[in-house]
Parts: sequence; C-alpha cells; structure tokens
Amino acid sequence: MDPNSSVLSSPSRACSRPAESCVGGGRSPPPREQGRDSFFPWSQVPSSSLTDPDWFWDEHVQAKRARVETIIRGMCLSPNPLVPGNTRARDGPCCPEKTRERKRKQSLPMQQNPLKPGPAGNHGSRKGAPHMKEQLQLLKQQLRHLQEHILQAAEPRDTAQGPGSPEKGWGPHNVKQRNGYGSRPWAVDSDHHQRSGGDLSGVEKYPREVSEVEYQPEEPMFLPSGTRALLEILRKELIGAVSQAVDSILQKVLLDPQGHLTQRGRSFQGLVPESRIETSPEGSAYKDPLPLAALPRRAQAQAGVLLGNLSLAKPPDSPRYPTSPRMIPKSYQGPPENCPLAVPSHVQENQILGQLLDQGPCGLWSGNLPQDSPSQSHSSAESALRPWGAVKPRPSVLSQEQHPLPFTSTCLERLSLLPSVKMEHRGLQAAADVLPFSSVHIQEGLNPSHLKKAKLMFFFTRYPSSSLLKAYFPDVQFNRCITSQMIKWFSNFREFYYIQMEKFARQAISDGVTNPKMLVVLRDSELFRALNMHYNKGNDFEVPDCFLEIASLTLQEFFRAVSTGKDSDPSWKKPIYKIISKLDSDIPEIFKSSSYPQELFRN
DNA sequence: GCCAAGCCTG
DNA sequence: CAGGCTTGGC
Repeated sequence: MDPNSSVLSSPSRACSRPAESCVGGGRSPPPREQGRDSFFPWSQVPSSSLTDPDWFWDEHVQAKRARVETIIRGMCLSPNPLVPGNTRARDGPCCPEKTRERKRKQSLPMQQNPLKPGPAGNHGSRKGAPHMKEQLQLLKQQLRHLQEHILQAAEPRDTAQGPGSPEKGWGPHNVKQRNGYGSRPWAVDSDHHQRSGGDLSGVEKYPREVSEVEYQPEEPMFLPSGTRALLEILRKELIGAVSQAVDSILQKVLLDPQGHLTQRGRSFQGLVPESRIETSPEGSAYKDPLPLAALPRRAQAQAGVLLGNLSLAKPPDSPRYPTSPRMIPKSYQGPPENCPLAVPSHVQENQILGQLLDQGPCGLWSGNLPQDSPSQSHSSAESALRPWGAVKPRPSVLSQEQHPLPFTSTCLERLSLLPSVKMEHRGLQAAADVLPFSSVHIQEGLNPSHLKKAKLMFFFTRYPSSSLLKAYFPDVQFNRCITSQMIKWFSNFREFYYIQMEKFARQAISDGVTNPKMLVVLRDSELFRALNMHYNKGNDFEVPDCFLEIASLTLQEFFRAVSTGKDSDPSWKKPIYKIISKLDSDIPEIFKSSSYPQELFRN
C-alpha cells in the first residue's frame, strides 16, 4: 500500500490546528526535579499590573491594596498564604515575553496545599492577588456607593415620605448594582476608609465585609422601623449580590484558561481551510534532526508566532489538498472566530462551566471525539486500510521552515491576551479550594480516583515533578511512599506511551513511510485510540490537542531514530525522552481542585 | 553512595 | 500497576 495514497483524500486536520496553548506556552520544565522547582512562580512577577504605575503606584490604590490584602489573607485560610515574594523586584518588566511566560508559570505552585505547611506551602498565593484585590476592592466600593444612596434616600424619606413607599429612593440603584455595575463607576469612590487592619481571619471574610456596611457609624439609628426593615432587606440583597459576584470570580478562576477556554478557540481554528495550511515539502524533513521539539520552549513560542503568521498570510494556493469536511467536528462549526477572547468572558465562562458539568454521553466532553460519531466508520475503515493507522500522512507543500505549524501564533496570542483577571485571581481560587476542603479528609493513600486523575494529567504532563503532584493532589497526604507511587504511575504511563510510539513508528516504517512529518496523530487514529483507551478509558475527558501534537512529535522522533538506525544504541530512546520531557504543558487549573475529577466521575 | 528514571517481569 | 533491578547523574 502506498502510505501516501491517502494524503489527498484526508489532509491532516492537525496541520490546521493552531498551536495548543500548552505547547510552548506553559512552563518550560527542565527534565528533572531540581530544575523544575526553579520555575515555580512564587518568586516571580505576578503580572503586568505590578508594572503599571498608573494604578499600582497610586497612593490610594496602595492603601486599598493593603486593606484588601488583609481581607485576602483571611480568605485563604492559610497559616501563611501571603508571604510576599521577595524576589518580585528581580523580574522587571524589561522583557514582556519573559514576564508573560512567568505569568503562566506562576499558576503552578499557587495552589500548593495550604493545609500542609512546609517549604512549598509557605509560598503564597500572592502572585495572583493584585487583580483579585482590585476586584474585591471594586466590590467593596460598589457596596459603599450603594450605602451612600441608601443613606441619602432614607434620610429625606424620613421627612418627605412615609415608610410605606421607600422603593422610590433606592430601588433603581439596587437593581443596577445587582445587575452589574451602576452607571456611575464605583471607581469614583476613592475615599476608601482605611480600616485598622483588624483581625480578619477565617472564612467569614465576606460576611464581615458586608457587615461593614451594617455597622457603619453613620448609619441612622433613628430610622423608623419600616425604613430600617428596608435597609435590612437591602443589606441582604447586597450580601447576595456580593456573594454572587465572588462566586462568579471563583468560577472564573476554577476554569482553566489554557486548558478548556482555549480549546474553544482552537475549535474555531478548525474552520481554517486546510488548503491554507502549508506544510513542508517532501524530503526536507530530515534536514532538521531536532525540529521544534528540541528548541527551548521560549524559542518555540517565538518561532510559532512568526511562522504561524507567515503561514496564515499566505494565499490559499494548495488546491491539491482540499478541505475534508469530515475532519471538522460538528462542534467546530461555529463562526470563524480566531479570537475567543472577543466573546464576553462571562459568556465563555458559562459555556465552559456547562461543558465541565456536562458529563452525559451527549455532553461536549465527548461530542468532539470523532471516533464516537457514526461518521467515524469512514475513519475506521481508513485506519483499517493503514495498519499503521496511528498516523495519517500529511501533505507537504511548503518549506521545512513551516514545520512548526502546530505551534502557531493564535494560542500564543491568546495566552498573552488572557484576561489578567483570570490569571491573577488564583488567590481566590486557593481559597475556593481550601474552603470546601478544610472539612474534608486528607487521604493517606491513593485511590482509583487519584489514578484516574493522574492519567488525565498525563495528557498535559509526562514528567511531573513531585511538587507539581503535590499541588494537584491537595487531598493526598504525601509522604515518601505516596510520592514514589505516584511518580511510578507516571513512569508506567510513559512506558506505555513510548511503547506505543515505538510500535507505531516501526509500523509506519515497515509500511514504507519515508517522511516523518507525514506522521500526525489524529483523534481517529489507531494510536490515539490506544492511548485514549489507556489514559481516558471512560472517554469522559476531551483529550487536549496539545497532547496530540506532543504525540505526533514523539512519533516522529521515534520514526527518525528507528529509520536512521539509531535504535542499535542501547540508550537510543534517551534523546527522545529528553525532547519530550521539555514539552510538558500547563495543567488546567481545574485539576487542582481536590474534588476534580473524582466528583464528576462519581456521576 | 544517593536518588531518580528506566527496564524487566509478573 | 507494582516490585526489583540496573543505569546514570550528581
């Protein structure tokens, strides 16, 4: 069989995919432990807001920061969650790229189990705080603003109106504020009361914040009982509104921007006509023994941006490889949106939350998997015709420099454009993780749910450090044995993964494939099924595209090694391991939840 | 020598 | 998946 025969009929969908956000966009973990820890963010610049003199250095804001910081400290429930990063100043804003990358990296340790005081646990959630503080501050100012209106309305009403018709005075404001933010920006209230930095420990931060309104000294104690009752109602409404706002923020941060949020953006990218996606010409593949995968992540990102833009700027001049509609899942049939961030964030979040919660067989989690659809019979037949069906030959029409197409600009731009709100509210998320968990048992051992979670995490990280594992399994009481066991799990995962890669690479060689770049792991390929069956047996998780890209790269590396006879060297796999170990991705924040994914899988 | 990772085996 | 062993880096 001519392995290239199917090129025309099934151009690679993977080629058209924008880079997975986690590829080249995440932390750039060194292969091993000691190096990884250096990437942990508590020593890094939290965000651009710190470098924005317009607000960070503003005196008022400074004062507010101090105040809200106290609040957050109370929220986090951590014995010491807000240890200031003493190396913040180290990282200046001189290099935006660097700052951005660190911003991403800093997500990792932030969720270190605060219940476990220790070297890691003492590093605070401060990094994500500035923006969160800002939001909290806005909420509070909103409250104060409302309060002003209450007072203004209540006092005249005492003389001009009876207590029977008080709505006139404050109703509209109340509605406005509940629906969002009033026409008058809360920011005008710069006269924020500096609280005495009192003791705000414990979970009651929000109630206490609201109660600040309740006990304002200027509250007219002489109000008629009717008015007071109305004030009481308003108070409750405010409490509800604030709680709602906080909930939405927490929801926001519980949804990983790089994992699932960006996957929606990728989906849109699937609409790019594949004829527009150029690939390298045959024969150029071997000129680059260490393609993108061997580059440092930073370099990958930059290369991805440049090449991605280049490729997209080219005219659709490859009619030889028409788009195969079959390759575009139904869920991709949205508007050709390249910038998911253009969608109002709350809309996205709601949709994503819906996805996360939708675990049914018709849920979006599984809906994108072509192999589950009836139309897959075609793919299956196709795979059957290619015994090495793990892969699909990829057409090559461009120069080899276009190779790193999987790492296109879109995801990188997304990363840089991700709302800082999301990136910097992780302190709140830490609180969210802790709050429900503080009363939950920390398990001494590992259970099947942990194993399942670890397997899903493997889609993002092949070489997790023990620190990372601790961060992502907050409900596990780690000790030497547990850590070893979990490390061993990933070792076993890798073993299976590499065995499959070698197997299918050899199969491709024996089938006559000559160009490694023809080997692309797609969702309907045999190799993908094998991997998905192993790591995602229930098929209740949508395998991230970044994993497919890593798998494709791994396959290609094995192909190159075997086809060039390097497998005669007893340690011929090591260079491949080294490459792959640099390609770990950021794990979605949702994985840090102690109840994820066990909670979902219980259903 | 220690330790992490990989390999082999059951 | 886990235990035992080997290997290689430090």
